[in-house]
Amino acid sequence: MQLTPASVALVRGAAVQQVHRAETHEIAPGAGSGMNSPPTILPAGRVLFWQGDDQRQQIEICKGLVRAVRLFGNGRRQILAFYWPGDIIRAIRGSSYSYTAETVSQCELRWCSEVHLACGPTNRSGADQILGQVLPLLTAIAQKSTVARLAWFLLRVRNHLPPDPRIEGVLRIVFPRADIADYLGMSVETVCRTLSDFKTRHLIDLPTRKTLRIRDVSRLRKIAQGWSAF
Amino acid sequence: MQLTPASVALVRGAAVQQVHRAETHEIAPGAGSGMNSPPTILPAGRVLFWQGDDQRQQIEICKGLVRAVRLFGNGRRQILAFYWPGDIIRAIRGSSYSYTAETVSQCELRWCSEVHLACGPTNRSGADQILGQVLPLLTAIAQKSTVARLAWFLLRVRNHLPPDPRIEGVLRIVFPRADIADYLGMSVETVCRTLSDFKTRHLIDLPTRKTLRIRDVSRLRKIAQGWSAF
DNA sequence: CGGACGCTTGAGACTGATCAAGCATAGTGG
DNA sequence: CCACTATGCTTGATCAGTCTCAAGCGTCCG
Repeated sequence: MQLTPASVALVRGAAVQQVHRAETHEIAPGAGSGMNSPPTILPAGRVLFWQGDDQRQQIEICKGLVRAVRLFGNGRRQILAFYWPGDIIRAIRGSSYSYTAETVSQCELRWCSEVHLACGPTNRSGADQILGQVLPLLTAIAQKSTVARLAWFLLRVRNHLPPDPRIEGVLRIVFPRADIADYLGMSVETVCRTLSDFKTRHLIDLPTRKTLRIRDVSRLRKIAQGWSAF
Repeated sequence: MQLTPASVALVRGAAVQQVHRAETHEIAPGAGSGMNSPPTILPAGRVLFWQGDDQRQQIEICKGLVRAVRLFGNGRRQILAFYWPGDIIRAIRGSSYSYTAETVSQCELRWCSEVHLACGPTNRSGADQILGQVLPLLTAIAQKSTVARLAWFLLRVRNHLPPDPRIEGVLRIVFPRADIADYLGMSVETVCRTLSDFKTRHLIDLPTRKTLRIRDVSRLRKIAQGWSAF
C-alpha cells in the first residue's frame, strides 16, 4: 500500500507527523543560496512543506498543480487554494495558521529565495496571498448552495486547466473529485451528482472522467451567483 | 427610519456606497500626526472604514465590540471577525479583498499611526491578523454542523464577553442573533433554536435575551469538536 | 401608549450527507 | 498482452439537518 497524505491523515497523533515528514520532499540543492535553483520535477501527491514549518523559500510553479491544504486529526481536510503554473507560493512563516502544500499532479517547480522576488509584481506577503484565495471561498461556502458553489468553482478553474491535446475546447481535469469536495466543503457524491446534472442540462460536457468542456458560460455564471439550485 | 448598514445593503449599486459613506465615521483629529489620538466614543452601528478604503491607520479598541464584515449586493453579508477590547485592527491596504469595520456596541476607540505599533507584540500584518481569524472560521463552516459551530462560537467569545454586573457568572451578549448567524453562516432561526436546545440540555442559561451563562464547558467542548448534533 | 424591531417557536419543504452497490479506469504482475 | 486488483467515479435510496415561511411574543424607544 502506498501512503498518500489523504490516507495517512486517518492515523492519529504523533504518528501522523512522523509518516508525513518521511515523505516530505527534500529541499532542492542550492535553494538557500539566494540564487534560483533549477526546476525540479515531482510526481503527484508529494508534500512541498508542512503546516507549521518555518518555510523561508518561495516556490514557483512552472508546470502542474499544487494544493494548499489544512489537515485535521479526524481524517478530514480542507483545501484552501490551488496554485497553477505561473503562481508563486509564499508560505506563512511563524504562524500556527499555516498550511501544507502538496502536488496534485506531476509538477515542475522552482525553489527561489524570498529576497529574489520581493520586488516583483507579485510582491505580496504569504498571508495576503492566501487571504485573497480564502475570503471568496469562505463566502462561497457560507452563502451558496452546493450547485452554485460548483458552478463558481468551474468558472474559476476554467482559465487554468490545461487543454486536452486531442479535442479542441476540452480541458483536462487534473484533480480528483475528492479535491473538489474538500475544497468546496461538500461530499464527493454531491460533486458527482451535480456535475451529472450540469451535463444533463447541457452546461458542460464530460467526454471522459478526467476531461471537461464548458458549454454555457453565461448560464453557469447565473447559477454561480445565486443561492437557488437552478 | 434610521439607516443601519444592514438595511442599507439591501439597496443596490452606487447608492449603497453613497449612503454608506454618508455615515462613515470622520477620522479623529490628529490621527495622521504620528501621535495617538485621544480615545473616541462611538455609538453602535457606525462604520470605522469601508472595504476597499486605503486605511493607513490602526484602531485600538479600548471598550466595546467591532465587527469585520463583507457586504454583498444582494443584501447578504459575511462577518469575518470580531474585535474585542485590547485588540488592534490593522486594515488590509490596497487589496480588493479587504473588509468593512463597524461598531457592534458603543465603543471607545483610539486611532493610532501604523509606525507607532509596528514594533509591539502585535506586530502582524493586517492580512495575517484576519487570516488567523478566518481560517478557523472557514473550516468550522465547511466541516461542522450548525450545532457544533454554535458551541464553538460560544466557547470562543466566552472569555471576551463582559460580565453582567448584577449576577455572578453571567455574561452580556453584546451582539444580536443576526450577527451570530452571519458569522457562522446559518439562519437566525437556527441560532435561536440551537441556543434554546443548549438551554434545555443545561449547557447554558439565558437569564434574559442579552445575557448568557455557560454551565457546562466540557460538554460544550465535545459538541464543538464533532460534526454530530449532540 | 404605540410601533418598530429583534427574538422565539412551529410547520413544512427541500437540500445535501450517508450508506450501499455497481461500474470504469489505471496500474500491476503473470 | 491479458487478467486482476485497487482506486476512483457514479448512481440510487434514505433520512437527518437546516432553511424558509409564518405567526406570535417581548422589549426598547419615541
